[in-house]
Amino acid sequence: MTTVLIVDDQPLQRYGFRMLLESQPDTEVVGEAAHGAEAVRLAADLRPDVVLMDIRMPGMDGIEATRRIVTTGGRSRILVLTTFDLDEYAHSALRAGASGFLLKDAHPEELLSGIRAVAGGDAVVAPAVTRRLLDAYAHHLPVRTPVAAQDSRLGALTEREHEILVAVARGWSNSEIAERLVLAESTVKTHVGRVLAKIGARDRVQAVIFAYDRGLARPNPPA
Amino acid sequence: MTTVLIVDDQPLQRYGFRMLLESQPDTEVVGEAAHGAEAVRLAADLRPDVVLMDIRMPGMDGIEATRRIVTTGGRSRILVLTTFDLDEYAHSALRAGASGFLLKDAHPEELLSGIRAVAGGDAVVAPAVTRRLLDAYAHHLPVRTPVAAQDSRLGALTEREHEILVAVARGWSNSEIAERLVLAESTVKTHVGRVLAKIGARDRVQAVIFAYDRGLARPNPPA
DNA sequence: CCGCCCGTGGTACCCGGGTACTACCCGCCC
DNA sequence: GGGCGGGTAGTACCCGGGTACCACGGGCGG
Repeated sequence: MTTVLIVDDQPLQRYGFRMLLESQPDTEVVGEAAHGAEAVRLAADLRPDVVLMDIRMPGMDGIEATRRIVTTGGRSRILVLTTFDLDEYAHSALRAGASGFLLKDAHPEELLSGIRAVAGGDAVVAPAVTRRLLDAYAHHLPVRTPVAAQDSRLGALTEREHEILVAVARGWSNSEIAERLVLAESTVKTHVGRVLAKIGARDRVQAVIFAYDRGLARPNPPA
Repeated sequence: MTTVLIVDDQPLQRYGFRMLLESQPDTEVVGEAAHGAEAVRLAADLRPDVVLMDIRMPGMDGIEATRRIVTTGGRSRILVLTTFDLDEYAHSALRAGASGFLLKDAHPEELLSGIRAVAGGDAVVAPAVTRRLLDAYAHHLPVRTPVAAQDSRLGALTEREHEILVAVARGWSNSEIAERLVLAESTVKTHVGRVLAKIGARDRVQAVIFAYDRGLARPNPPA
C-alpha cells in the first residue's frame, strides 16, 4: 500500500487526484496540503511514501517545499506535477531532489504508474522534458533557462516580432532587415532580442530552426 | 505511420520485435541489421523514423553505430535497447545521441509507447536508469542560472563538411560542434568557412536555410 | 617520389550579433 | 490622469563567428 500526500492550491485539482488514487487498491491518500508550508509540515507528520507536489502555489512554492522535505531526511519521494513544462521548473524541481516530474495533462494511468515507480525508488520524467534533459546532459552544458521561454506559443509574438522572425529566417542580416522594413538597425536588434527571449533561442540560428519547425518558414527545394 | 529499423545480432530477438511491431497499425518494420556497420548503412539508405538499437553486437557496437547515425544527420531517432542496465551503457548511449534507453525486460506496451515517444521527438529512459541519471545530473552538472549558391551540388562537399553543415543546421555553436565531433574549435571554423564558400552562403544562418532547402535538415513540428 | 586533397590545428584580426540598459511616443483602459 | 504594452531608437560592451594565412600528416594517383 502506497501512502500519498496531495499538495495543490486548487481544491478541485486535489479532489481529482484523490478520486483517482482512491479508485486504486494499492494507493491511499493520507493528507492534503494547499501550499508549501503546510506540505512540509504534513510530510514530516504523516511520512507519506509519495508526495504529489504542484509547483505554482501562493506563499512557499513546490520547489522550495520539495527541497525542505528532501533535506529533512524523511524517506518520502516527491513527484512534481505541473501544468507547464518549463525547463526551469523541471530543472529546479529535480535539483531540489524530486524523484519525478510529470505534466498535468498526463493520462491517469501515466500518473499512477509514475507514483508506483517513484514509490519503488525509481524516477520518472515526462517524455517531452526528458528530451531536453538529455540534450543538456549530452551537451555537458548548463541548461538554458530563458527568461520567458514559457511563451513558445506563437501568439506570444507580437505582429512586428513575427515579421522580424520571418525576416531572420530568410537569412537577412540585421542591417538588411532594417533597410527593407525601414527601421533603424538598433530597433531591429531590439526586436530580434525580444524574439529570441520569447521563443527560447540562443541565437538567430536557433530562431531559424524554430521558424522552420513551426512552419513560419518552409524549405524551397531547388528545381 | 512510424518506420522502424531493427538492429540486433540475434535473429530470434529481431523476429520478436518484428512480430510485435507488425501487430500494430501505426508501425512498420522497414529493415533489419545484424551489426553496427550494417545499421549505419541501412539507416542512411532507408531513413527510418526510429532505429531500435541493441548495444552488444560483434564488430561495431550499438553505441558507435548510434553516434555515426546521429552525426551523419539523418532525422532518425535512436532507441537503445539492452539486456543489462549498466550505467556505463546508458551514459554512453545517451551521450552518443540516443533518444531513449530501455531494457529488454520492458513490457511490450512500454516498448511501443517508447517507440512512439521517440518518433514524436520526445525521449524515454527506463525508470531505473532515470533514477541514476538524475542523481548524476544533480551532482555533476552545476546549473548556473544566468539566467544561393554557386556550387549547389552536394557532392562538392566532402563527407566531413557535410557532417559539419548538418551540425550547423541543428543550431549547434562552433564550440558545441567541436565538443560533439571531438575536434578543435579552430578546425570547426575551418570546415564551416569552407562550407560557406562552397555553398555560397554569407553566414551560418544562410547555411541553415540551404540545408533545409536541400533536405539535409527537416523541420520537427512540435506535437 | 612528388604533388594533391583532405582533415586537422593554430594565430590574428575584424565585424556582426546579442545584451543591458535607458528613453520617448502613442493608443488604450481603468 | 496614470499605468501599461507595443514600437521605435540610442549607447556601450562583450563575444562568437567569419576570414586570412600558415602548417603538418596521411592517403592516393601520376
